Amino acid sequence: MPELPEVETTVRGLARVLEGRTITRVEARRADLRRPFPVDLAQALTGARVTGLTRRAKYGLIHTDRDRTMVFHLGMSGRWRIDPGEIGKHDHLVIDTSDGQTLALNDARRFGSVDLVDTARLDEWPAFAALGPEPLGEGLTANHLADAFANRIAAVKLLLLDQRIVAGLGNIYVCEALNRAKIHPEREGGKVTKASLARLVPEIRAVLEEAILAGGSTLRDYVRPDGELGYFAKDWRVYGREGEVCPCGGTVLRVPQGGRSSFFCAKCQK
DNA sequence: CCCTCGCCCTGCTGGC
DNA sequence: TGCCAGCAGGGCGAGG
Repeated sequence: MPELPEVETTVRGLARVLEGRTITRVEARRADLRRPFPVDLAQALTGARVTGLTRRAKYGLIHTDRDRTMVFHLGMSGRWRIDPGEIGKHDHLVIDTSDGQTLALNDARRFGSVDLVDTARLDEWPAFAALGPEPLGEGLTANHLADAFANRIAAVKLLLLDQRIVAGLGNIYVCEALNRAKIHPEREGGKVTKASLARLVPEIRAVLEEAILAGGSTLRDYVRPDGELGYFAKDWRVYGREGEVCPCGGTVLRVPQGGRSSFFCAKCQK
């Protein structure tokens, strides 16, 4: 499913076909995804010129010369299809551009979202207001995590999924980063040593950067905007590998945490 | 504030 | 072959 590297890859792919172009047509083929589409979505975007694309946490931002920014979240199964040919039943939003291209936001499980946010107040948008630092930015440090984890009894795994602590980490890359840093996912946040946090921060960055370089991971339904599959999934060391061998020689285990699966190695993750 | 849990949604998988 | 329960899980709201 799309996590930060997949959103980053998507944003880069969309930038190639959207930047500098004018949106000539917007068709919402249903009224909502997880939330209603803005009622004036088509009106607000038709005729707008795309000035650039960026990413914040797991959100993609399409900036235009209008006063609102289109913000999308891919949820669990969202993907943009470029020049899809035939429009399918899960292509919920279709955009045509001035140079004759068509983009379709496809989202079978409809956990995604599309919003229009006042560009001058992007940071105040509710979904953005409380976000923690970007994991690939300067704000993520061992000190930041130590402060955020202090006196917390919740498992380190769950704290890393809290977007207010770090913005953009999801289940896959938290599992991978904890394995690389040799930290047990069930360890109490407040009891993770400073030395462990100092190992963790560069491993978070490394696994995300490697996944971006690989073009994004794939489970079964992630496709890059240009239709190519991401190739990082084969490089997962623990995620989805219950019963297989960890690089240290131990066995990968699966435990439920917060209603979802954590994968880890009890031999090297303490 | 902290923590847990359930809901949203559909497609795929495994068991019978 | 078909049916159905279980699973995938980010974000968000409710409740303890």
